[in-house]
Amino acid sequence: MTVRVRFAPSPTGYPHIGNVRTVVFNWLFARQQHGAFVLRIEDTDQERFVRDALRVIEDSLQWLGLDWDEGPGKGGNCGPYVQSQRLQIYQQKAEELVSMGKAYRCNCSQERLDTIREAMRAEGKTPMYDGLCRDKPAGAVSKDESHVIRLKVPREGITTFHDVLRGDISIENALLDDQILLKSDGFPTYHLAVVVDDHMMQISHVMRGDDWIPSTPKRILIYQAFGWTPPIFIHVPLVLGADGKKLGKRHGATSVDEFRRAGYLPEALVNFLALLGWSPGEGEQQEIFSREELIARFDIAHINLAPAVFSYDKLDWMNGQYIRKMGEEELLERLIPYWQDAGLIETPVATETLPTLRILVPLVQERLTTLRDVVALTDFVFQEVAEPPVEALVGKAMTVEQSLEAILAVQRLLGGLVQFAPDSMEEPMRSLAKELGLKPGQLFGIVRNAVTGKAVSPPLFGSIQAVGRERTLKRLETAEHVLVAHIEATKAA
RNA sequence: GCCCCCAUCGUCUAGUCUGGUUAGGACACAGGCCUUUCAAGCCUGGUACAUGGGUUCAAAUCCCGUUGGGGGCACCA
Repeated sequence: MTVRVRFAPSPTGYPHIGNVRTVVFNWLFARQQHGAFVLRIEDTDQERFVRDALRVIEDSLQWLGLDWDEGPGKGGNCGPYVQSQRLQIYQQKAEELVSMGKAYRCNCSQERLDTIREAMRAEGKTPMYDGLCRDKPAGAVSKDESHVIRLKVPREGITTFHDVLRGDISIENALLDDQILLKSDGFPTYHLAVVVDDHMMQISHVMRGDDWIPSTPKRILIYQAFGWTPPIFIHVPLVLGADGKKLGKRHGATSVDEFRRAGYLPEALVNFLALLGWSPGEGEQQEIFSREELIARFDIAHINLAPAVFSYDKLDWMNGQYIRKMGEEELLERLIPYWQDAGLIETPVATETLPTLRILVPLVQERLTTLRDVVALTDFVFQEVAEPPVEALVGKAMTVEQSLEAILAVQRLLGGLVQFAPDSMEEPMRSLAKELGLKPGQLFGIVRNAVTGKAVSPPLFGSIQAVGRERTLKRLETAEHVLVAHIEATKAA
């Protein structure tokens, strides 16, 4: 069998990480089976349509490297792949069901529906349509008046479908509503459109969140009404937020685009998502998998059934792992947009800025959790730093006078260096510390505060080199003034 | 309320199908080493089979109940 799977988002919002995890599963499966991964846009809800959602969906998939074989921008033999361009198909199919007696027209008003639902809820029953129009003679509701088309769900019996992971799942038909297939605006509902499209697009496997399980029997009935064979169903567990609820808009940064902006690498995100609800099993202890390894090893049988809580801790760790094993040139390329977005460097990058960036990359590589972390880590190189408070310039167990002496000595040392590079700084600085009767850490600490404006920074000598001789000396001078001012103020008091 | 699904460390999970393990790994956490800060890296440690009944020589594993969690019940997808 040719494997054909699809991702069928609705352009009512941006793709969030829970859905994307399921997309990853589909994509891996398609690639492994040399099948097709189809992107289909389910824009049948006119009211909730979000203008740029389609673009963001495409961008997000592209950024993640989850390429589609058929769909918007790609074409294919089963198009169009946007449901709003397939309205005649759905209308025709709905009419077919009406003429076969499997569906009927209903002109009940919204108010009536609300009323009966409320009444049923009050009785403690599942709210559903009472079937008023179902029992009317054919033609009682005119084709020309405003109406919907509903499926005539059998009143008795049980509908069963097979799920690859859970086996057979059954529900009593009496519990199923006479679902609407075609809305009064001529658009299909999800249930009709998805069945028609999955069938016409020859989708072989439907892999999606298990929140769809309860509505699957409805769709089975539609397949049966048409006399079609349903696809193979694989319901995968949902991704939950830290609060244990289905991941959604209320969980903060959950859209793919936000992960990109936050500085996560697409390859790390894909790796992480693949392992959220799936594992290679068989005692495998590897955690970092290349895209090729994931494609080769993914298997449906090892998908876990319990929902998974999305936690940033492991993603952060994994992102760091990817950053650390990256080549320096590549990391540089990837970091540049973050420096630019923060306004620390020019766009495009000036030629004279590059050497500074090249100094910084190896210094930050093992200190980054996300790419964006580079901003806070290196901002002192690109912008002026605030005048440090005197406490920051006086090391532990040191006097202010000692600090001043040290700062002055460092000024002389760095000012006189022939090569302004870490290798030329380290030994003299260590000797200097010894001469001053200080531990290296004491000396380096106050110099760090003076030059970077931070108590915590990338390695000191590389940082000094990146700041440059002139600005380093200027910052040391500022530190000198702070110390002198403090000494004089103390004397005066 | 009704229906459906699920249940191993705090989190992601291996092990469950085909009963016999000191219940393994990763993240996080704690301690240590390294060290110019912070990281990274290395070492060590604690923490889990929801619960009650079966079946069996033997149950995380098979069966039933309970509890807990999640999801679904639209002219939304």
